[in-house]
Amino acid sequence: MTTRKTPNMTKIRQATLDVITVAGHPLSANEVLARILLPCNPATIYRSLHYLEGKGYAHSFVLHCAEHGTERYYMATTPENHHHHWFHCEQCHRFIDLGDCSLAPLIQEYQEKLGIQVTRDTLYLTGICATCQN
Amino acid sequence: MTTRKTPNMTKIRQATLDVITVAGHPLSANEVLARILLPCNPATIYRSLHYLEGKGYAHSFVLHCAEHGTERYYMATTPENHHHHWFHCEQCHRFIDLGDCSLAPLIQEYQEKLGIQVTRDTLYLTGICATCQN
DNA sequence: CCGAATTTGCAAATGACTTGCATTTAACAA
DNA sequence: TTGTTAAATGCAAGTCATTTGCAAATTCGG
Ligand SMILES: [Mn+2]
Ligand SMILES: [Mn+2]
Ligand SMILES: [Zn+2]
Ligand SMILES: [Zn+2]
Repeated sequence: MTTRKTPNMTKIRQATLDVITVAGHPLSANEVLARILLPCNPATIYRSLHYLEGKGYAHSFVLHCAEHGTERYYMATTPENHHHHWFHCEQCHRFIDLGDCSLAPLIQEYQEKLGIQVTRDTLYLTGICATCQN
Repeated sequence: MTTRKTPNMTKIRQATLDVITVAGHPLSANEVLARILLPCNPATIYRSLHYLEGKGYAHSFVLHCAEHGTERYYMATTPENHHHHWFHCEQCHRFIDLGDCSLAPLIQEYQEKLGIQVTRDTLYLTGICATCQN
């Protein structure tokens, strides 16, 4: 058997994590690329985000917005590891934090009633934010 | 001014609607293409699904599944026009109907608290269905 | 510093979906 | 029924987020 080296938190990976942590809301790969300080290839950003998600430092969901199309958005995992849901404004494209996921009881109910094992829930709302309504 | 003709429910559009109606659960464009009886070009299926959604005969959501990737899934609008949410099994890729959307109170709460206008909610669960758990 | 394993850059590939354009179909007035 | 014309479709090329193959660069352990 070969000794396997521990994958490293490289500069780029750390910088990627810093970007999504500082942002405080979901960012697409392109947005991370635009904000990262180190010179970096797009492919590396994707790989970096995969790495972070695999390690549990980040999580993501796929959101579709008419103007930006379908993209995966990443956010840093919170210390408590609670997952949040988000509202996305179709006008200014800002995200608003809807707070901790409150679907646990609902999911539990579905699991019991249908015998399913829920691994993941995806919920997001879209519409117009307060500011954009004038 | 020119007189505009009413867009038509063509054979292909009707056949597309039939396919998603009979299925009773969300189908991707490719699945529709595989099930439609008429000879038909993929691009026409996409256009057809857009048409149906625009007319309110169908609605859709974007779902990501590790194996099938990110795709838009369409279902026929129910007579009552209630929208349902779905569970998708990551193993057998079947959908299980979770019933009418029960997020209205939650959404109402968010709208009032945050001043947002929610246009659309996307919620789906993924995991392993009862059958696939053995 | 050395050699092996991991990362990264770069370019090409992928896959869902869209679009331009020529052709076919269908609405409808004559 | 028929001619005129808008709308629908087929086909091929384009778009765009994301992935992947491979060679060069970096890093870890000794
Ligand atoms: Mn957006
Ligand atoms: Mn699937
Ligand atoms: Zn806004
Ligand atoms: Zn299953």
